[in-house]
Order: sequence, then structure tokens, then C-alpha cells
Amino acid sequence: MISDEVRVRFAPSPTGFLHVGGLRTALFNYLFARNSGGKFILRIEDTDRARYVEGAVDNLITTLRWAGLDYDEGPVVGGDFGPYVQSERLAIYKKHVDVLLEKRVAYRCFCTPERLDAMRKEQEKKKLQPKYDRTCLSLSENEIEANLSAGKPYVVRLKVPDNVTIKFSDIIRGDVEFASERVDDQVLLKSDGYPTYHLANVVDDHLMNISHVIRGEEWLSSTPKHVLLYEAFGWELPKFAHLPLLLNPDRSKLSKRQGDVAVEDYRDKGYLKEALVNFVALLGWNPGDDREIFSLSELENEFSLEKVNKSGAVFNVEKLDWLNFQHLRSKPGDEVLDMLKEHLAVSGIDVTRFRDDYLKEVITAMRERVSFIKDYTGKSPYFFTPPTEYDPAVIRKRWKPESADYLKRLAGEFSALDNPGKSDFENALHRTAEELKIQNGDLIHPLRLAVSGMGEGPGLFDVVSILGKEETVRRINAAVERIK
RNA sequence: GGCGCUAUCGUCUAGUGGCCUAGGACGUCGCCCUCUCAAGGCGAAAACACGGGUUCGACUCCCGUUAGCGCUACCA
Repeated sequence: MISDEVRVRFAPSPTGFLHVGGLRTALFNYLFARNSGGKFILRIEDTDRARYVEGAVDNLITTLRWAGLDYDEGPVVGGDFGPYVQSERLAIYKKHVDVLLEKRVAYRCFCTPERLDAMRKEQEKKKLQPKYDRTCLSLSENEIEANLSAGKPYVVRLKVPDNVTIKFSDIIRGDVEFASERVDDQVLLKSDGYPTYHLANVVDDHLMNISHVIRGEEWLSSTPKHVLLYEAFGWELPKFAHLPLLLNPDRSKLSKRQGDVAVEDYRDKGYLKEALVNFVALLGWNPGDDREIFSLSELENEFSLEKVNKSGAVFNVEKLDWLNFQHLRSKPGDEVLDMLKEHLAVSGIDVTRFRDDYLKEVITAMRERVSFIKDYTGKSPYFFTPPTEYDPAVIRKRWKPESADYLKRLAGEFSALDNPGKSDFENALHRTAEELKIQNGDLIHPLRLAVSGMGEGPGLFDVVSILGKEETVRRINAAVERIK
């Protein structure tokens, strides 16, 4: 009997890196658990020795933690239902296969991969459904014994009952049914003694008391096999929820080739975990109103499987960028400061040259203008290093023959100021323009070019006051020498 | 091919038979603000796949067609 407690699991296979689709599946499981006061479990499905990738488990765990999806039971943290790595549970699967064999709902198959291959090709040629032909189902006890003692390798297959309709209910899709004729006699135990996904998954979900199986839609078609297994064991079915797939822009299943799919690719590009999590949550789920910006804890409060929709969702990076901007913008200044310092350090800029107060002023000035931390150096490099080049397009547009003289005059005015603030610079510039009988803009634009090398950025007087009097004057003098 | 799932603006989506002249967001475009760039404000273009039913009334329910996707391994 499955208890009332909600227990869900994320069960990745350690074949590489955490896929964004995997992140979304993990997130929905996590949110459902948190929302219902249940447990979120991590289980490693490493039953395919051929595809196992060294270090993938650690990577998976690290990435999940980075995203903030802490699990209650699983590798490293342990729990009462372990081990949580399938390769450490081989004896358990073997025992359960024996039960199935005993009940005669499974049978040994000694067919070679070569024969199976030929059979399948033949079926395909005849436009038949590829399906095991049950040759080994009719083996006598003696033949089986003989094969066994001859040490012939074998697999164990599920004996799918004839002419029944397999029905189950999916929380997201409603009632689904399959004709058993359509279901192949699935291999449960491979010849190397490892279980297949289907067997291990069902056994573990039952033994680990999993209440809800929340996974990608690609599993919907194999769910009848699982249902049959639960029935064969006499176990109660968990609730199923098959999530819509994440898609490439061309609407095929999200894959490499068409962009980045690894969570760490996005992390390395500077996306915040808050933005990625928020974005991925909105792919297939919505709160039912107009809100778009969510923190993880808000999602925990709001999430429900009933609001998950059925159709696949295109992974559209433009919206992710916008969300990154939103989340970065609302981060506390101190946190941004730390991130900025780290970014400067890895960019080879000597962080010790800048006081925290200086960097905080830069952050205030650039807040509305950056979507990523790297934009601080990308969009306003002049806060960290004096310009060495001046944008030719801006020179053409803003720099007049008289600009150099005007700026020299302005530099003189600035120099005379005593510990000036933003409004002092502003007043000095207005005064100079008036004396020169020119527009403020005739000074403002060349000055911006001189101090920044570019034509865009925060308010000019913010820039100048952040840079300070000495640095501003120095940059003016350098610019009038260099800009022709 | 078979089976299954799905189908609202370019994209993410709201919509559970009358509140729909189909709403919001991203993106795009225009205007305002303005020393530039952003941000912000205002506005525009932009969708119910198609055909049948059911109903007084369908985006909403049913059937079919079409299309897309998934599965069809001793992979998960």
C-alpha cells in the first residue's frame, strides 16, 4: 500500500551532462514534492554499462545543487531506501526476476543478438511490427536446463499477455490505453546480469515507495510495460504524470546540434540559476495568471501538476535573456558586487584597483543596462580601463572641429572644482556652454566620447562623477590629442 | 509503416459552452521621456490547423482529416 506521503524521484542516467530537459523534469519533481510536503529523491539509473560516463554522477549532483534543487534522499546524502544507485542494487533485481520466472510471467530467452537482428530486419521488410517472435517461450524445461548448464547467455523477457487492453490514467493526459498486442516481450534482465530500465524502474519505484512518477513524455509509450510489471508483482500503481517535451526551434525534440542543451553551458555563459529555473518552469507550466517572474520558493508555493500543459514547448532563448535581466536587476547590490568582482578577476582585471564603493556606483549606474554580469565589462569597459580607441561612428556624428577646444576649456573648469559631485560637474558644464554660447549637447556628446570611447551609457554626469575629477580631466586631455 | 501523444499570435501561454471585438509576456515596429544607450510609459502588427457534427450558442464537447512530435533496442 502506497502511503499518503508524496515521494517523487528524479532518475537520470549518468551518460553525460544534465540536459535542460532533465533540469525541467527534476524541477517539476522537486516543486511537486515541496509543494505537497513530500520527499524529493535522486536515483541514479546506471544500468547501461556501455553508455556510462566517468564523473557524470558527480556532475549531475553538482549541477542540481547549483540550480538549488536539493534532494532529500539519494547518493551522498543517503536515506532509508538506499542504495540509490542502481548498479548497487543488482541482487535486488535478480531476486525480483526470479519471482517473475517462478510465476511464469517472464521467461528466459537464449536468442543471440544476431538472430534478433535478422528477425527484426525480416519483419521490417514485411512491414510487420518489430517484435520478439517468442521462439524461446516454447522451450521445454529440459531445453532450458541444457542451455543453462551449457552456460549459454540469456536474457529474461516479460511475457506480455495476449488480447488485453492495458489502461492507466495520467495526471496530465487523462486516460490512456494500449492493446497488449502492440507491446513487445520486453527484456527485463540483460545477459550481463544488469536490469533494463523498465524492470529497475518499476522495482525501485515500488521499493522506494514512490507515489508519483513524473517524467518526460518519451516514456508514455513504455508505460504499459511498467503497468504490466506492477500487475505481475501484485503491486499498487503509482500515479503517472508525463511531462510535455522541450523542443528545438524547429519543433523537434530538444537536442545538441541546434544549440546548447547542457545546463552547465548556460551557467558558463553567465545565466543565473534563478533565471534558468524560472524560465524552465514556465515551459509547460504557468500559474494561471499574468505573472512571469518567480523565485524558486514562489514556484514551490504555486506549483501544481494540474496546471502543467500537454503540448511540447520550444526552448526560446530570447525570453531566457529577458528573465536573466529581470533577476539580475533585482539582486541585492552586495551580491552583484561579489559577482562583479569575480567576473573582473577571471577577466584578468586587477580587482584591488577598485574600491567597493566605486564598484557599487558602477553597478547603480549600469543596473538597467545589463542582462549579464559580463555586460559590465562588455558594455562599460571604460569604468575599468581608460579608452584607447574611440568609436569612429560616434566621432563622425558627435565630434566637430571645435570640440577639442571646447573640451580643453571644460577640462579647465573641471580642474578648478573642489571635490566635485555629480551636480557640480553638471553646473560647470552648463556654465561653460553658456560662456561658449553653445548647446549643452555640444559639450556632452564629445565629453562622453572622450571619457568612454563610445556613444552610449549611463547619464554622462553619473559617468564623470564615478570616474572622478582627475581621471576625467586626464581622459579629456588624452582624447583631444588622439581624436582627429 | 504501426502505436501513442499533441494542435490559440514568430515563441511561451490565458481561455474548462455565452464574460472573446480571443487576454498577458518575450521578440519586432512606432511614439513619448531624454545628453546617448537602456529602463519606463503609451500604442501597433501578430493566433483559435482544416472539415464535419452536438448545441439557441463553440477557441472551448464529439468525430474525422492534416500536421508535428514521441516510442517502436540486451539505451535510458
